[in-house]
Amino acid sequence: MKSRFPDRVRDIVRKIKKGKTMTYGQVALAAGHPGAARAVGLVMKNNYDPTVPCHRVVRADGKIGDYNRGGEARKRKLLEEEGAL
DNA sequence: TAGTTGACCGGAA
DNA sequence: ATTCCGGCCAACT
Repeated sequence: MKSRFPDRVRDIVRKIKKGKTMTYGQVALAAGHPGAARAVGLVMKNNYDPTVPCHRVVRADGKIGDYNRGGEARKRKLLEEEGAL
């Protein structure tokens, strides 16, 4: 099984339940690459797949983090709607 | 191959 | 609490 980093990250993020949030570091760890939080962010940025709720991935500081569409405002709103906030 | 960049993280000032 | 700095990893040029 030779899943590449971006593919695994997307799969993990897709598994995040509604109302749940994971930090980039947690996702990187789950992907088998501890410390690759930045790489996860790059993947999210390049990944526009709607099946991947990238808005459920937040920063470790508890901040919202960035987003490809609408920025933090959009991301925060989505989390509120799902009940993660 | 090497250098730069980026939706980050953690610790220090 | 906020701001600054270095470190980590993968992708792009």
